[in-house]
Amino acid sequence: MVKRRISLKDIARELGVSISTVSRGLRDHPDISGELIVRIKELARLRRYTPNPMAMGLLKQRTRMIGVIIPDLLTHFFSSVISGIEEVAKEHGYFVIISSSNESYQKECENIENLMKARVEGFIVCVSQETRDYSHFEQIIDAEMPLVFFDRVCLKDKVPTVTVDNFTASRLITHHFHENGARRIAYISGPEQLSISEERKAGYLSGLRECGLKFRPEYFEECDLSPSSATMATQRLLGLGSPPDAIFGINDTVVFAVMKEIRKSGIAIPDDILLVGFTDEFHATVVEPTLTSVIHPTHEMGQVAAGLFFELVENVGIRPRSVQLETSLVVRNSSVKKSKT
Amino acid sequence: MVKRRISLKDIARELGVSISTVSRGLRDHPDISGELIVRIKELARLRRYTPNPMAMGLLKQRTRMIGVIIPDLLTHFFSSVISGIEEVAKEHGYFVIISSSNESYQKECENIENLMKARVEGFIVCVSQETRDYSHFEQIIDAEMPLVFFDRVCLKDKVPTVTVDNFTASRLITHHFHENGARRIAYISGPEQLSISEERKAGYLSGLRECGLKFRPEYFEECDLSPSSATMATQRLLGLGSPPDAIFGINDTVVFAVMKEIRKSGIAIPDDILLVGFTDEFHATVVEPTLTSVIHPTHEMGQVAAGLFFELVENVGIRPRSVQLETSLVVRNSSVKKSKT
DNA sequence: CTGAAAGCGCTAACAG
DNA sequence: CTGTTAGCGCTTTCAG
Repeated sequence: MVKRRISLKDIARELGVSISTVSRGLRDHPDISGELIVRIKELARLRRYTPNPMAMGLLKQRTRMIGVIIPDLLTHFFSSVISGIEEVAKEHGYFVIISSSNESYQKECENIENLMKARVEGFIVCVSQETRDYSHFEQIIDAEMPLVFFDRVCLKDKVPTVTVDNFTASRLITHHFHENGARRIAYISGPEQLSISEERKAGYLSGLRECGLKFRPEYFEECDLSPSSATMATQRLLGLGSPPDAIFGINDTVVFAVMKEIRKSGIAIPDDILLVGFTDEFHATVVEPTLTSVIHPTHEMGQVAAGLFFELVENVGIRPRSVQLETSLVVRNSSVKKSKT
Repeated sequence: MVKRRISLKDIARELGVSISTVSRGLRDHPDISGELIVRIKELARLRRYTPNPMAMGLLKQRTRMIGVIIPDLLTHFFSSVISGIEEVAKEHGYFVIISSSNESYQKECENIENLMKARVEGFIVCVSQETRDYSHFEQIIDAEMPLVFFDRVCLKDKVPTVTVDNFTASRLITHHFHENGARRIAYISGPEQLSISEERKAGYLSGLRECGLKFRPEYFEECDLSPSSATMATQRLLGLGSPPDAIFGINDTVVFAVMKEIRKSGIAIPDDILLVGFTDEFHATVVEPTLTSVIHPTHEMGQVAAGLFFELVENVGIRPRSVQLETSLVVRNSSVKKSKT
């Protein structure tokens, strides 16, 4: 089907020299005469010679491929992280193979297996929300392949990670709510096994304490990050005898569902209830009212993740280094009462 | 860095047989005794042997990699198409390498070059909006590599394509507007060189004619698919002496910007102006009012694209086959006056 | 029934 | 300065 591409042999034959001469010539080996080098390079360019990565891979046992596993492809957050990863990968001459776990533990395992079969050199992963067992990741470590986690992490003592300061971010949200008059602040979290769930909850608790509010368990909800479960969580909150006057959710997708449900109940945002999201999806500025949200440095997160990956590739046995990035709260209309502005 | 993985040689040595025996045993070659086959397979499983794709690639000149080039990673539309491609690719044991052109002609060329160097077997592409010259695609064809276009296409006589029926879709939108009382129907298109721009414009014109409306050039705008240029187009439309009472845009991203701009002008959707999008991004249901839009069978589009790709892989010299999929208009609140409902 | 050898494209050590 | 050879992992003749 595919035309055989030009190889060293072809060039060597045409020039009447040996394959190794061509190989050396192309890489400016000092043993080759300047004049010959020029002739070799000229013909190589003319024939559009490019080295066969399969052959190189076999020889050097390097594929220059990174396996990236993310929970979904549809979220702006992940796409943006990927663009950061790809940028750095390309600088190093690496390719990125993206697989989505669809938030499924089983698919995550399958993806790892498949990518290992394809001989990726290592992995950059954001853990699926279902994942509670980490043996598939330990397998990667046992095979001495580079592994980096971003955003949602685990096995922190063995694996380099890039995260954001979730604790501070949700502390600040709580304060922001309090400053804007809210006293019954609710948080809709994700599955408890996710690192981001836990960290954001801790920040929420700390924020409440600092504001002199006490934690009320009925204002703490968990969902599985799907719009439908976020909707149900919202219904429970709105159905309380004393419903919350402020809600923030673990991400914008969740909060969009919350918003829809609130609107359905005829409650006004921000007048009756304040709303804040997380990760600042593109459409945060399109909805009405525009959504206050925590901006993640997503592109940078990808760059840093890839950076850590290459530290691992280059330095065998480096000890895991973790990077924490800062977020910032963009205040829009959903969290500030119009009367106040 | 990476542990060398188990090879046929390792198994052969351990079993005290030759490499070729193991190779054959693993593939149930009739020449190998049943008993030996069992022993070989058992050890292979035990040692977690998987064939080295580099070696296979070298030998068979097949990499089982497909290069996919899309205009951006951030749009739900493309992510969803990719999921369809990946599904079919996986069934065939292929991997997908995704590259984004960022709507740039130059990046599109670079991506093709890079992926060719990486020896992908072929390409599935959605053309960037900037692309007017097609020689980089012809290069793929000249190399006898499989190439399939989806959504935005070109070189239709040489390359299999998957598209939607853009003509009918925008005809129906025009009719829908007309039925809902609009008489001054505007269309914000994309760059003229894009196949989808042209087809949707043709449907718009045909729809107008069928509704007994005449085409007014001032109601036809072009933008470069960015929110900012969509905003400018909207400003021009709203600034007309007799502004349109209905607008549809080439995609939802454009229409979100239109919506924002209309809202800023204090004009009411749908009461003063009707609005319809294209491609039904996830957030169409989140905005207020919810956006009427044309649903694309995105996942299916990916599956079909990959299907065509494998037809090309399997049948040398097959003549290009094109598939056109149907869309459907989901009517939501942005295009039906409340008084009417 | 099984093994040896060649070759896919390339580099590197070893000879000239 | 240049060529020969071996080997990365695998399949496939060709010999036994």
